[in-house]
Amino acid sequence: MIAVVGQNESSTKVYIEIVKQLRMIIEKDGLKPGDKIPSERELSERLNAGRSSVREALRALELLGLIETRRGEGTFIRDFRGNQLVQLLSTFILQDQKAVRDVIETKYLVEMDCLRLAVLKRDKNDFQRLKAWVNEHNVEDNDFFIRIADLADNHLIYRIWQILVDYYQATNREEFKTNKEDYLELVEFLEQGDIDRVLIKYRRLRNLSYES
Amino acid sequence: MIAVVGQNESSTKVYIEIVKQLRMIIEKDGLKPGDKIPSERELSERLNAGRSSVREALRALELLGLIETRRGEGTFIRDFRGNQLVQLLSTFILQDQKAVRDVIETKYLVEMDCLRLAVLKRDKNDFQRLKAWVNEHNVEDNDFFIRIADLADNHLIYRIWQILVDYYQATNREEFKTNKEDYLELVEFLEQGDIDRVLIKYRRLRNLSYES
DNA sequence: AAGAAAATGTGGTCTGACCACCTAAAGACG
DNA sequence: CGTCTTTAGGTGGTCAGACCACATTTTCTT
Repeated sequence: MIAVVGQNESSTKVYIEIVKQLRMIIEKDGLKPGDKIPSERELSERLNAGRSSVREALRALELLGLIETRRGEGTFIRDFRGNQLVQLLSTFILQDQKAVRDVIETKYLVEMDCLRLAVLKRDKNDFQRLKAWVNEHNVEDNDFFIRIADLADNHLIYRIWQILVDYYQATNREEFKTNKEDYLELVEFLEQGDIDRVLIKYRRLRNLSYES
Repeated sequence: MIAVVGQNESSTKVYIEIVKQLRMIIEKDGLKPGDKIPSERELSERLNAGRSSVREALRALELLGLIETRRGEGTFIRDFRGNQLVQLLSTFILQDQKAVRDVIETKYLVEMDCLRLAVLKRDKNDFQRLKAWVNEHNVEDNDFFIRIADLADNHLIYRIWQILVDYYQATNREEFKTNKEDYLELVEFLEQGDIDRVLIKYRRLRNLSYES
């Protein structure tokens, strides 16, 4: 019983390997969001793999929102957003009440973190611009916090927040009414750098007593 | 030019449909983590789809860590952990220094959030147990904060933290030495419910000046 | 009864074949 | 010449069938 010298690459699944290779191709060719990546058939040849294996890799990346496929056109790189992912994960995860509570709680925590970061990293000018924006627009809660998350200058936590928002909306909660004055006041405190007042105001905005 | 009545199911990709069907099968059969799901060939028949389409769905779920496949045995449900996901995403995301800084910053923020939640939700007894554990073991930083995240009683933020730890370790940073006394002191403040001192102590533990 | 061998079931992978769709080149027509 | 139509080629979407590698179960031998 002679040990067979496996030609398979040390048990690493092909589609995982393809994902890595693909990442290298993207880097080497300097491809950016919106650009087209090689076709499935071409990748299949270049990487010495079956087209089905290439597809498994692409489907996985698609589910993660890293690429986008358009039938008849090709496959394109995409800026990471957890679209399909969240939608599918939510049906797997948001099953009990506890999970829903966790989503809400976490969303609030992250939003408060963003407020803290904004105060730390930004100056009066940034907040005055925000104030002007609030005055000029019909403020939606998400739009407002998108700007807060942006001011936090941390792409990762911004992504996390986006995902939480998606989860949050997947729970189909009733919207609560928003007053422009509340947001203005919040920005006012941000401008003053008074993080304590900011958070107090935030809790009031969310109708939180003391929790979280 | 007569409109063709497509037999394709309203443009929804088959593999996405399979994921949903699979979710229903799991629910209907009451399958739990560790249980085996039907084989690829059986799913292919039951769902009237090609095996390759079934595989695309399974690979996507595998990448998300929702299932685990064992060659020669079958496919099994798994408790959600972002294993492969993180590993792959990290190679896509952790490309520049800014991204790395964001990971670290976010990890710290989440850890502080967990500390806040722990103070809010827990009582002296819980922290005394934690104190005993610290005394009895050679405390690793991650193990300590696993317990903190657990005390925060929020599964979602716990998952987020896990992912952040994975990212963090993917950056290959040098470990910093941990003193048992520091953790004890931290728990002491937790027990007293003094969140301000807790956070100050935490920052010192992480060698943070004021940031975050 | 114990061990060895065969049969069975499962995931892993490749190949080839269609289909539906999009785009661009080639042709037809005014 | 310019515009419209037609055509051809490329691309993703899907399926069917065929192997392989591996693990378990069954059957057969000793």
